[in-house]
Amino acid sequence: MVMNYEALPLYIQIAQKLRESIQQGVYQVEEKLPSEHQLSERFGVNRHTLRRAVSLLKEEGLLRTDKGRGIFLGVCRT
Amino acid sequence: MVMNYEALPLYIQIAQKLRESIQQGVYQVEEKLPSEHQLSERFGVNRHTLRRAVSLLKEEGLLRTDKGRGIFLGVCRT
Amino acid sequence: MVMNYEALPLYIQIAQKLRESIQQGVYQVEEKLPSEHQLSERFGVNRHTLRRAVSLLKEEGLLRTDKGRGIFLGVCRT
Amino acid sequence: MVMNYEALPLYIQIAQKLRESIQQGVYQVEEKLPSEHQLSERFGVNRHTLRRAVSLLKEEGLLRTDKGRGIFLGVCRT
DNA sequence: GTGGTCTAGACCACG
DNA sequence: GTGGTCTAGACCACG
Repeated sequence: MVMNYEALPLYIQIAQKLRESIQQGVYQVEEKLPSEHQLSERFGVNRHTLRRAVSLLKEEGLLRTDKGRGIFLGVCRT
Repeated sequence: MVMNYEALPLYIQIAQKLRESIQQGVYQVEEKLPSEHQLSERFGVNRHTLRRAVSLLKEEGLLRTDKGRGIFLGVCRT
Repeated sequence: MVMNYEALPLYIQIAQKLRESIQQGVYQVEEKLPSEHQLSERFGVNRHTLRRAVSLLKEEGLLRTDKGRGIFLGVCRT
Repeated sequence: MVMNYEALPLYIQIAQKLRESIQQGVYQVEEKLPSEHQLSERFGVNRHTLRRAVSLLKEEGLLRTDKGRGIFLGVCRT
């Protein structure tokens, strides 16, 4: 299916990039990802945008956030 | 009035649980409560979060802390 | 009465400095103070320590914090 | 000079051992030493004893403690 | 070995 | 980008 990724909302593009990184095994299960602050800088977006992207992946069960600790790769990643 | 207690900060939820224990007479007047360390483990939170809860009950006069000794049930509990 | 101010906790010393600034009219009523971040840098302490100092002045009614906005000089300052 | 180290107070013995480690270059300048807790376990003594030993080395200018951070090798070590 | 203070740095919720 | 909460773990001061 052909998609014009450029036209999609920024946070969905970021979510997709994160999703791909995860699927490519960039992060290990239960591994702590870089902080919101670092990820937002890395993608060159506002922290809010980054948080919306992370939020999507949390709903998908790919990620998990632990308050005061960080963002983690979810346990179940079928 | 409907309230979403789940959404309240952890330290307020814990303060409420401690308050109820006290009102139910779990601890005797002038009795030493478990230590901050033990209570924080019991509630599954960080010691600092537990301390914020205790701090609230100190303001209410329910609890009293003695440096180097422990947490005690306040003297006057009408 | 002689007191060893140096021995007082940092957050109490800082609260006193802020209190004096306010009483000297450094800030106007309803004026926004520098952010927690800026104040903590100015006093050379961690943000949490600065927050404890501000917390004391809030209890005294000198300051007021607006979530997401900042720290403000309290309305009534007779 | 002959000394009966065994007869010296424990904290002085510990201080001497730490002093020797430092002089042997075990720690780098400005390096963070293991925590009070770890050092006391390592020497098999109470934390109070360890603290008295560290205190001696602080007076000598060999060590410096930063509250909330740890024990550090002092800057000037002639 | 307890409570007290301080640092450090994370995510959260509100604009 | 602010203040709010939470975690983590250090040293301090009192017994």
